[in-house]
Amino acid sequence: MVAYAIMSMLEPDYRWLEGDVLQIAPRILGWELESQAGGATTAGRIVEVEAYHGTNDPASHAYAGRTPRTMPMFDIGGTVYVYLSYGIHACMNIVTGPAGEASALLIRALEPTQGVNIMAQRRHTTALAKLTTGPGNLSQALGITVALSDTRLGTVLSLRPPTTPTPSLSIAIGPRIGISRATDYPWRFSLKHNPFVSPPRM
DNA sequence: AGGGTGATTAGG
DNA sequence: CTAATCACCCTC
Repeated sequence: MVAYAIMSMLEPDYRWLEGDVLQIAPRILGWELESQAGGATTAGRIVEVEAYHGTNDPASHAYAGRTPRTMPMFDIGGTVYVYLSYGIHACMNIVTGPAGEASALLIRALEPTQGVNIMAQRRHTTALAKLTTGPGNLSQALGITVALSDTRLGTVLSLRPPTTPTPSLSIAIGPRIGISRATDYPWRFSLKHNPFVSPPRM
C-alpha cells in the first residue's frame, strides 16, 4: 500500500490516454510537454495536435498494418511514437487507446514555457515564434529524436496538466495538414488565436 | 512555388 | 535491388 502510494507519486498517471483519440485530442490542448532530452529541461504548452485514427484511417502510418517503424503505435496509450519525415524532421506522436488500436496524436505546435535559451540554440534562431511551431521544429527544440520512439511518457518526455482547463469554445477544429489521403477529416485541433499554431491558422 | 533530404515500404 | 512516397521546412 505504501509502495503503491510512492509509485503513484513518482509515476504520473497516463491511463486517460487509453481512451478514444478524438475525445483526447481537444483535452490534451493546454497540457505541458516537458523534455529531459540532451541533459536539459525544455517544455511547452501543447497548442495544436492532429488525430490519426488507427488502421482504418487512410492517412495514418498504421493504415498499412504493423511494420517495424509503426510498431509503437500498436502499443497502449502513453507510448511515444517518433518518426523521421523527409529524412530530416523528427515528428512526435502520443499513442492513444488500448493496445492494438494504433491511434495517435501528432504534436504539431507548442507555446514555449521552459528552456527558451536552449531551444533557441538548438533551433539556430532567437525568434520565439519559430522555436516550437511545426512538428519538426518542436522536436528539434526539445531534443526529440527517433531514439525516443517506443519509450513511455514519464521517462524522458512527460506531460503536466494545465493550471486552468481549456474552454471548448476556444478550440478550433479543421482538416489535417500535409496529407494526401482523407484530407477532409476534421481531425486537427488547435487553440484559437494562439500565435504559436502553425499556418494555416483556423 | 520549388527543392533538399534520407528512412521506409512494396514490388520485382 | 529499384523506385515511389512521404503526418516537413526553408528560401525564393
